[in-house]
Amino acid sequence: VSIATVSRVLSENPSVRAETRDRVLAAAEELGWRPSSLARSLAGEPSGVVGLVFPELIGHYAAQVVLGFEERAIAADGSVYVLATHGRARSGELVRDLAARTDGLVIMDRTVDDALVEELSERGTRIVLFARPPVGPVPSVRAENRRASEELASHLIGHGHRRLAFVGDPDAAPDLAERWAGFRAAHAAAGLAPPESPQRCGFTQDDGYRAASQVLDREPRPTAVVCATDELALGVYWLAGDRGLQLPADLAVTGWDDLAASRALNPPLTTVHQPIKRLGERAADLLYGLIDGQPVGSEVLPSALVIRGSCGCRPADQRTRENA
Amino acid sequence: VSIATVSRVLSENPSVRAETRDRVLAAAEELGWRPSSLARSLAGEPSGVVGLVFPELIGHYAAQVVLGFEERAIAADGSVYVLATHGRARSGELVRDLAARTDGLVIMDRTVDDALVEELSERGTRIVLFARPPVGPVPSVRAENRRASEELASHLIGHGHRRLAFVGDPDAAPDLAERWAGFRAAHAAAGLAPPESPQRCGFTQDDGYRAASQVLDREPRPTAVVCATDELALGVYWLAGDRGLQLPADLAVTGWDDLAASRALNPPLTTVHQPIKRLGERAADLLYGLIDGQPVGSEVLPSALVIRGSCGCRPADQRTRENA
DNA sequence: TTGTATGCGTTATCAC
DNA sequence: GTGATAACGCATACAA
Repeated sequence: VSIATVSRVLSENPSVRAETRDRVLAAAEELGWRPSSLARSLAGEPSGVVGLVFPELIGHYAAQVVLGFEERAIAADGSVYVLATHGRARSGELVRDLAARTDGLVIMDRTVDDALVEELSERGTRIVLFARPPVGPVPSVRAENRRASEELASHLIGHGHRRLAFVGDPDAAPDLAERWAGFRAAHAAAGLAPPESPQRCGFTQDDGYRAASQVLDREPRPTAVVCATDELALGVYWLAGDRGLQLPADLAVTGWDDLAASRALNPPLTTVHQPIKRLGERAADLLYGLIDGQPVGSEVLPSALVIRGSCGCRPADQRTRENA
Repeated sequence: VSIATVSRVLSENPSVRAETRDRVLAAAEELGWRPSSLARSLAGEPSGVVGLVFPELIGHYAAQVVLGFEERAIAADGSVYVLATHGRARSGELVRDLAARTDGLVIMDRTVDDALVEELSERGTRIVLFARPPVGPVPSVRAENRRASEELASHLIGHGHRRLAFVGDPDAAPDLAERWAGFRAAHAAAGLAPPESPQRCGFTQDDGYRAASQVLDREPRPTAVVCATDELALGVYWLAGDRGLQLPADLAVTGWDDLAASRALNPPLTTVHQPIKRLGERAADLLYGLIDGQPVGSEVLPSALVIRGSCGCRPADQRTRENA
């Protein structure tokens, strides 16, 4: 056999005689030989792998983002490695490693700080930021949050509510910070004083349950609870059930994300729909664009209010399946 | 400065003078130099990264497995790359690549066929199989399925049901195949003829809705529906609501997984609890054990029936939160 | 069309 | 203690 002709065979270099190529392929088959993607990467070749950096992999949101992204990855015949940082102190190192092992990265909200984003970008890592503003020349994909949040809170104020509570931690993610900002802006626009602080909590139903419990112990008691996610709103529904509160008469509730389960609740949950899967798709489009050397810009996808019964409205669709 | 002394500095080799070490470290800091994990791996060093191969990343099950695994990974100061194959034809190549870029793999159910498992294993890849029987010397972690499924179906038969339907595709995963086998075994034990075939479908609520619709059109109509997962059972609840059927009087329903939402349903869902997160933890323990060169064996973790109202029972906990 | 030589960034085995 | 040097497995420019 030969030596570096093998490389040509694998890169489908046309300047190899068919007979030689077949001989190499046959030998490879016989010896069970496989090219080392590691060595390939070391030699500077692209690997066809991209990385997704998430805070964690729990819930509908992360799942849909990954799904949308992978749909495009499959079309691009590429592989996707998903890394969850779980807020580890060492996560910077892990992300650096992932960058070294892939052709590009999608970085979700605050998993990586601006300094590291810039450093990686300057070292040549293709990066698309997600659910977070752009950093210098590094583009981002995110949903519109602030205006939809302001509309939502204004809608509740329009129902006559004067004491609204916000459940969720604005410091947990840029998206939540913008929802909190929109919530406050609605108060300002109506000449109302917003609550001094949000009811900070995590992301699970249980967190929502506990946060609601604290919110309802405030004096004077809020008449409406704006939740940062549908998941949290589900916890509020539970607590309301335990305390014998009628929704929305005794308490209005809103969410964010428009989970499939949310319209089946009683009353159906008023929420904000964001195109989660499409956000993942667009992130993929941008990242693969960057890898192909195309210029790409940041994107902000629209969100839309979904008014149902839990805010006090009684729309026609309340008791029927919307997508039957 | 020097040349390969740098390597000693990074591997914390004691045979370096403190002064030299500091000089190297200072220079590295100044130049923003970082060791290449790629080259390290090429030289045969472990990377501290392990890979998880899933069919997809949707739903509570995958999320909990990943969570349990990563808890251990964090303790081991390691990184986890999650790859979803989505049933791609090329997924074998993707898994090979992942194996080359990591210290070990967890392979979920049918994402990788036996032949490739054996090939990778023989080439030195540390592998732990998940929700699937062992392959030769390659160990696996899974939950008990068959017996719990037989118990569940027997319980329904004990309620007087004679026409049970099974919703879910036994060919989709080994776990489901065992649940179907247990379902049939219960019929055999009771001297009943099981349905000839399961009502095959996917994994979403909508799949459950459609499957239930087909099941209820059978003649004679089944009086109980055994769902392969809680998610599918939720779809059955929806359809029952649409058709005005009372649960469990008109139709008994059971699930599998014990989702948080399942006990809040009306009636609360009878299901089977499997220790999903712990399965993930054990997979991590086994894989890190293999990497450390320890001998490890396969594990089968117990599952437990959770009898609630949807099978026809009226246990005391029916209308209260179990974990309040 | 094919073989030769060099580089990619480490680790490890020798010398010094 | 520290500096050369040979792998590790590939790509690639250049020579034949």
